[in-house]
Amino acid sequence: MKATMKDVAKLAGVGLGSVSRVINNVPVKESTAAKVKAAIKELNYEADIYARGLKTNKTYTVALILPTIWHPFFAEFAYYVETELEERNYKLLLCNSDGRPEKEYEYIQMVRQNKVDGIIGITYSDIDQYISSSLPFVSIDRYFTEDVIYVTTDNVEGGRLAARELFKRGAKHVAFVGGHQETPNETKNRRKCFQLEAERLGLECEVLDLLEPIEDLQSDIEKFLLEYPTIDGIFTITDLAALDAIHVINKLGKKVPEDIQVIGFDGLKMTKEAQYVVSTIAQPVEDMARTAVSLLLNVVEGKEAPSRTVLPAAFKEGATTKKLENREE
Amino acid sequence: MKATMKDVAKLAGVGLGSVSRVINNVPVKESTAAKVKAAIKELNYEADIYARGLKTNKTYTVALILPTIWHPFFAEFAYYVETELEERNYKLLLCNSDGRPEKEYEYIQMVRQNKVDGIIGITYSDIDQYISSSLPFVSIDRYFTEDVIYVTTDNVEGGRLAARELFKRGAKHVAFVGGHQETPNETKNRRKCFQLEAERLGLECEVLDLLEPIEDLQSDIEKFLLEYPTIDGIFTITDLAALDAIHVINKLGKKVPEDIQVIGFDGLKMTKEAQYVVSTIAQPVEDMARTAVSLLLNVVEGKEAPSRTVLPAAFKEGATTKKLENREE
DNA sequence: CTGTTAGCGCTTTCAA
DNA sequence: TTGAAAGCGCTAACAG
Repeated sequence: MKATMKDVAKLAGVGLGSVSRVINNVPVKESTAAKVKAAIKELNYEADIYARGLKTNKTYTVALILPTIWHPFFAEFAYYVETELEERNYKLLLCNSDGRPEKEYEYIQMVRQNKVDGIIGITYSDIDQYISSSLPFVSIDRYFTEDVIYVTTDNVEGGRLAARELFKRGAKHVAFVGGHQETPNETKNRRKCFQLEAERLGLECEVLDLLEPIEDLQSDIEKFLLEYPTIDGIFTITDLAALDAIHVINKLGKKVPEDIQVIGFDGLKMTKEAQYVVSTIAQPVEDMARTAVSLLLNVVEGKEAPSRTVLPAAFKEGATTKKLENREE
Repeated sequence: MKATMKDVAKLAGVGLGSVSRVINNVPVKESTAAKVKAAIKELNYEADIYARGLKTNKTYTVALILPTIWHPFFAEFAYYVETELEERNYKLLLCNSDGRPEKEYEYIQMVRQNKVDGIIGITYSDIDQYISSSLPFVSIDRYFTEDVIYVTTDNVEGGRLAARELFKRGAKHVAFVGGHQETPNETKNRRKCFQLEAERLGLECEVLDLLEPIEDLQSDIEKFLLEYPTIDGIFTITDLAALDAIHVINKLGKKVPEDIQVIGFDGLKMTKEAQYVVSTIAQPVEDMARTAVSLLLNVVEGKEAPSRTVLPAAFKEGATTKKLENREE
């Protein structure tokens, strides 16, 4: 059967305490350390996490709650969260909430059960009531209350950026296409600030902002584009919505980016090595993930952490906007 | 501080055992059950997983080892694994191995540390030596030894299917495009059986099968297509490779599917709701995930499980093959 | 049916 | 520097 610390102690001819010390890097006489290490190797001993946790109340595990891992944006985020946790010797417990609050709540309970030390969550449902300030929780893209820590992309600047990039590329009549939910979240600024900036730049600006869940975005876009045939630049709330828009544009016999330029939001790539799916206002996903992990582990370790972190968005050129002559960067 | 079972027992005026029984659904007198439940609610009590695990040696957690979650195929697989585990009250610990054997090994150790009950792994590195038959491990797409359980898609039939679908759509000169690794794995059958079937059908068949890692697949494909200008149907080893092929084809001024039809392998969709990225031989990802979980949990629970499970592949039409008149399905 | 009790494997005083 | 011993919070066997 599995070797225990007792077995190791007996084989090494030392006390239980010494074995524990060696394992936890507490200084011991070199000769005893050697004996213990030899015994550990011989018995192929591995410490039982449960017994240890019972004493230490630490799990070195963090839960990540996402709507679904089956989405390139969340997958990228999860990738970087896991990578960063790994570097700090933590493990990642993954939860696809599918938007179900019960499931999110279940994971929140786990920190009380000592199953995880804390939670990083991208959640759009109303779990405010369960998120207390005493719970080690970092929210992404969603503001709860004063004392719940969150990190987000600069959606304000992101929206403006989209308007400016379209303007620089000669668009005259732009549009925002997207959806929104009842719950307040940061993404609403994408529309608002795009619109403001477009108007400031003297562009005509239309808005198609549906309430989610959206039945059939493509046909809504089709009607919209038919209604405003002079639109030559579109900013969509996400890259996936941009794909829908492009599909409709092609169906209507127009070309991207020649007739209509499209800029999405998120910075989607199917894999690390791939190209951007569309021209996009990219979220600094890696930075967001690292920041979220840092903040969370600070809280877990009892340190202070700022409650609001806003990270910059950046335009990334894909194949859905025209090339600029005087390339900057 | 956190309430313990003792606190609950005291408050309810019963013994420790009764509390434990209530929690574990062992029949007790209704009146005691009520008292206990009331106390639990009042104290907001949650059982400590660690203390319980120390006794039971169960974690109800399974590790999933993938090359990277940031890839639509692995993300989809992970999605279904988590969903199935959730239904069985298990949790998922996620590991991006990035192909590093040390990291894979670390997770294998966790089984011995009681951190996880078992492992589902998609791994292409040489960790055979650590995978013993006593380790609850289910391998995907990769054969280790006789007694390591694995589940895979029917790559043999998949390859044939691709040849047949191209043939049905009028292709005369087909090609396989892909890469392979030193380690033996099931995917090699995709090329082999495609080639055999194409020849059987009387199609001319070229092969571009590079050794991974591949520096620049697109330029290799470009050379290849320039060398064989009459190719009118391509089967790629993955959907992602198909995307590369399409890119090259367009660059060469030809059209997909009019001039060259392309069929990939995997059945990639960016999200659950999205369209197939290309016409494809789809792996039954959901079925694979459910099967893998079933097999693993059987082993974890000490039951027997078949060591080889092969699941059927199926052709899924995307936009990169011609529509057939007499649609079957 | 229920209270008491003996550990599970480890960490951490406390003496020595 | 170290061994012995006392729990951590829970489950399960046992006696009532």
